[in-house]
Amino acid sequence: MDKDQVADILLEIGVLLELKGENPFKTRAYQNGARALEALSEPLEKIVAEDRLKGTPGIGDALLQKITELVTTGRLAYYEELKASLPAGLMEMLEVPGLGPKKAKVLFEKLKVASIAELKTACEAGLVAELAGFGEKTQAKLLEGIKFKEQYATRHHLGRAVIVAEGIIEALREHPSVTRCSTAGSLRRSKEVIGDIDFVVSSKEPAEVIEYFVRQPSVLNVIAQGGTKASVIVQGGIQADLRVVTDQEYPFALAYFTGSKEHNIVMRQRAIARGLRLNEYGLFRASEETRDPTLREACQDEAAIYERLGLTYVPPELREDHGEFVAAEKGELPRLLEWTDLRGSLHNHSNWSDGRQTLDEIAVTMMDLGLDYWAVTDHSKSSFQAHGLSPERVIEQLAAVAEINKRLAGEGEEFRLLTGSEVDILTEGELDFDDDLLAKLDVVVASIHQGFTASEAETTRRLIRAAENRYVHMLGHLTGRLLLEREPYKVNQHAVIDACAATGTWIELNASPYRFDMDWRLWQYAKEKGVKCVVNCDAHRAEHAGFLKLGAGIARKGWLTKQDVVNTMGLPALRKALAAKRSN
DNA sequence: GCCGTTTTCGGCCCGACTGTTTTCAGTCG
Repeated sequence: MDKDQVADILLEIGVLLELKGENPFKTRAYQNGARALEALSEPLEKIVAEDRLKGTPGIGDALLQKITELVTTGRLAYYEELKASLPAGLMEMLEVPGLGPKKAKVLFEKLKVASIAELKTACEAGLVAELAGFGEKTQAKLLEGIKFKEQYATRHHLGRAVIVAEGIIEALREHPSVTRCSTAGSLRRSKEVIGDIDFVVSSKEPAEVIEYFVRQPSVLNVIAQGGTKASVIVQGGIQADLRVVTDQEYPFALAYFTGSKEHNIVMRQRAIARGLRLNEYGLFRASEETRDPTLREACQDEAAIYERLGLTYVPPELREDHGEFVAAEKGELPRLLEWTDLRGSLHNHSNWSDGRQTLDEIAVTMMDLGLDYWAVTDHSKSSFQAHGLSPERVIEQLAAVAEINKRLAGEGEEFRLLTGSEVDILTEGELDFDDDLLAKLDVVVASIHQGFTASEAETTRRLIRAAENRYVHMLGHLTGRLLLEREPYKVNQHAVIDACAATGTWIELNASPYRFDMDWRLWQYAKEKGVKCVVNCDAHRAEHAGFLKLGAGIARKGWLTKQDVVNTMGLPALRKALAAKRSN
């Protein structure tokens, strides 16, 4: 059992204990334990086998024993007993908005309600409203929550949320009573999948701003509206929360609501260690919680807060308690990639395979966007579902691209299309095209599109073998995951990264918001090993060029700098780099 | 259940909003 599986079980134990009415701090201890596991950079099995888990912060004797049992036997008696003692449907009931463990416990004990379906029936029969601590409104809210859950997902792709958020931010900026405003939360941190959208605004007229916010055209439904905050549902069923504060409070509120929760806990502790108190209203010279403005440290922006706590400014993408404090203390945070550093994308499709646009349209669009190059890497023949190209068609496409580039050169343009292929990695790790054909292409991306159910060892071997081919420049979407849709296929990503390091192969950061693959959590390891990243749109239509910005956010989350990313190079340098791999 | 250079016991980040209360509990972030 690997660390993610063990962490999931610890989290589940935490929830089960809550449903049992256990001490909430015990619950938190399980959550902390799960987080501690997720942060481990080595295989859990190895750490347990070498008895090195002891001493990990957040893991004490009890958790150590439970984790060891899980890793070595794949089971945990304590967990199984706990799980068996409660109906399975109770867990899913907690996904209904407005229903937490306490109310779920009451519903189960008083009404024998143990699933969402039963809860719906009980609400419709009016039984829930009669319970002590419940009422008509709670019952109606639960029904609405169930309906909402049936209608919409509770987690959303970043790309979709960003579009709605940008529209609202633009509107807020235009409002005369808004002094400063920003998105916050996981969206600002550029998490690959988000739960809701957070906004922070400073204003002298909070009521006015809140009224304006809930009346935005993208707002479908108002959940809550008070004097300083409001919650709404926007297009796509995404919840959006607005918080309005004074301008003096703004940097503190922005930092607080940007999170992450884990990052904030460390920030608060750093404040306490300096005899200060940090909350969403300020950093106060006080030992008790307070909102007294006369005790507030004056901080104009977030950078000032970090400075006051002995840290250099931590960009939002890095606020995950993944090592940013150690680096910020030493002033060693990297200067992160900017999306405008990206000069083009090296993995994209045209209407020759499953893309929308013609080569001409692609060239014109990408040139107009101010990019330097754009590689057309259509699918290879085995991906027949995506109209993969035969070797003959690839040769034809080479001529077509050459024709376009000739015309561009004649017009004095610097922009160039690059030829290429997203070549399928077949079942034994061999490629769908032979080396002679690959050698004719500017850019070769090797990806897996079949055999998702193969074992971890097999898939790892396939990818390593592909990386060892001198004509392969990079591996595409390493795990094949589709966020919120399809799990990644099993692969030892560390072993593949090691192989890429040994062979000088790059790894793609697929910037499609449905993929964001390789995951941001692995880039620090890749970087340590000297493996370069390529931020690729995997564009199937012109507007997918916008993925460059989203992908850059994920790259930033992976601590990557301009120097770590291949497609920040200008065309001459890129051509040299592409040639270098083949001279190995 | 975890943790400790004041502590091996008694803390653990904490505030806004809602609904059901008649002073507060639950949920959420």
